[in-house]
Formats: sequence, C-alpha cells, structure tokens
Amino acid sequence: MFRGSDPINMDAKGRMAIPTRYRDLLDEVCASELVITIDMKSPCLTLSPLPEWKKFEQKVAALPAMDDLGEMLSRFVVGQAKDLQVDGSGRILIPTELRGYAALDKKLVLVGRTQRLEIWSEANWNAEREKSQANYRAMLLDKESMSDALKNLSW
Amino acid sequence: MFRGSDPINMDAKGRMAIPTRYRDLLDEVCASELVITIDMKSPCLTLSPLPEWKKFEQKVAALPAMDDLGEMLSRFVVGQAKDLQVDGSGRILIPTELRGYAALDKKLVLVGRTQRLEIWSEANWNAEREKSQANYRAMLLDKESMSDALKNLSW
DNA sequence: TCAATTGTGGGTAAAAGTGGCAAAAAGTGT
DNA sequence: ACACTTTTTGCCACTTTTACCCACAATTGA
Repeated sequence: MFRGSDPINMDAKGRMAIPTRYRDLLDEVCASELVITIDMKSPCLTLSPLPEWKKFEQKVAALPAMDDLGEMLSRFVVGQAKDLQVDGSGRILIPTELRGYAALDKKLVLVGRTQRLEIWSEANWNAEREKSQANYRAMLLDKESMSDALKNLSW
Repeated sequence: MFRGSDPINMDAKGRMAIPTRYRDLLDEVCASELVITIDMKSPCLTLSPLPEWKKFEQKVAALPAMDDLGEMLSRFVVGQAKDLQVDGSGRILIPTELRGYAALDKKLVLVGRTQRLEIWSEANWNAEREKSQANYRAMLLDKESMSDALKNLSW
C-alpha cells in the first residue's frame, strides 16, 4: 500500500500535504479518515488509515492486564492517538502535542511502511538512517541474534 | 529472467536506458512497472518488477513488530523504495535520494540477478568484485562457515 | 555506404507542493 | 448576550519540479 519516502514541508500552521499518489487510495480505503500517534520505539509519528488502526487497537486491548509493557503501550500509544481528516486540499493538521515527541519543525519526511506511514523530522530521519546502516550490517553477521522468520526470508 | 551485466551511462537528469533485450520482457511481466530501492548489504540499488516486489513487501510486513532487524529492513528498504515507469524511450529515472547511497555518477553497471536487477556505480562494482574474489575462495574452503543449503547445492 | 535501431539530450507543458490570505468558527471578557 | 480577539479551516495563486515528447547523434549491421 504505502512505500517510499517523500520530503514535505510543514507550513506555519502545522499542516502537511499528503503526496498525491496516496490521495485516491486513502479516499477509497478509509474515506480519508486517519489516526496519528507516537511510534513506540522511535522518535517519529505513525499515521494509519482508520480501519488499519482499529485492528491494532483490538490486538493491544486483548493483551493481559498484567502485561506491564503492554499496559504502557496502550497508555501512551493508544492514549495519545488522534483522529484526523484529510482536508479539501489534501493536507492534514499535525496535532501540536505530538510535534514535540518527534521534534518536528519545518522539514519533514513521510515514510511508507506498507500498511502505515511514518512522519519524521528530516534531522531525525537522517540520523536514524546513518545509525542503522552501521548496526544493520553488524547484526547480519551475527546469525545468532537473527529471528528464524528473517533467516528464512528469501530475497 | 535477468542475467549478465551491462555498462550503461546515466545522463545529466539521472536517467538510464534499460538494455533492449529486457524491454519486451518487462512490458509483458509487469507492464514496465518497476520498484527501485537500496540494497541493505551492499552499496548498490535493487530494481524489481512490481509483482516480484510485492511478494517481498508482504513477507516483510508479516514480521513481528518486535523483530528489530526486520523493523529496520522494512523502514529502510521498503521506506526508501520508489515506483518507476519505463519511459517511452526505454529509460528509467533513478531517484535523486537513492543516487547518493550507491554513489552513482555517470558510469553504471546493471547486473542481472535472476528475478531482479542490481544497479552499481562502475567504481563500486569493480571494487566489490576484487574484494569478493579473494574472500570467496577462502570461504569456500572453510566448510564450517557454509550453510547447509549451500553445501547441498548440486551443479 | 546507407539504413535502421538504439542511445542521448533538451525543451515544453502539466501537475504537484507551498505559502499566503481571507472567511468562518470558537473562545473570552465585559 | 454581544462584541472583540484569536485560532482554525478552506481557498487560491505562484513557483518549482517532474514527466513526456521530439529531434538528433551514434552505433551496428546489411
């Protein structure tokens, strides 16, 4: 569904334009209703079509109440989620409260992650990319640390 | 499907011509719709027919969210992928953001890898070839380091 | 040598992104 | 309750980028 990254400018009001190639798709799949929230592991935001988000929310709600990490996940990820509508000009308004978490300023990068999107500040995105590059190659060499699912991924 | 390597010049706008022997094939198999992205293990780009790419994307999307390495793979490989269309003159435009990763300048080498293609800068390709040549022979002698699948490869 | 096919370059038109402006809505204070 | 202020949202126009198309150059084969 979503793939690739697009550099986008956030305007002074905190709005960002959705790339045109996604607009019709979003309209079909979720009537342009989206949910935005923080990413649990990285300094970026997550943007999902409403139906896709609901699936995730259900899964989290089904976790045992004594799962402390799960509780935390629910509290901060679900707890800070916000519904959004794409406006008539194909833009969304990024909530003020979430901008800080991902250190968003003018220059953003929108990253396609198949069933959802990620919103990064340009600075964080570049930093993360360079950091991971080095890590990744090291981790590939250490076959012990690799999940079976990944080991068997043919490509 | 794809096999062999071709030296190709990238023009000033970042376009490269697809070798003629692939053109009809690509038209049949994917209506000349391709996906280009980075290769995480080597300083080169990967070019695949859209249907082939989708299979990969699905596999990656199905990995558990807590699989850190898989997450990295998705974020940077899927996240930097881009859809391409072969133009009327049989060329593709290599996205600016990806040129840096593979250090592409004028002289490129297109390498056939059966179900996909690799795009290298001439410099990186030659360097990699020479480096690997030596390593490869040594590793073949060390049966310990070899995967079972490779040990059982019949030829 | 000429013709045909492939490779290369550039110019133009259309579309997408960006920023500003104005109108409407919401909130606040008197 | 009304008016004024402040924020939000929708609209429009400008600028930049991208993609498409056409023409020319080069190479290959007859």
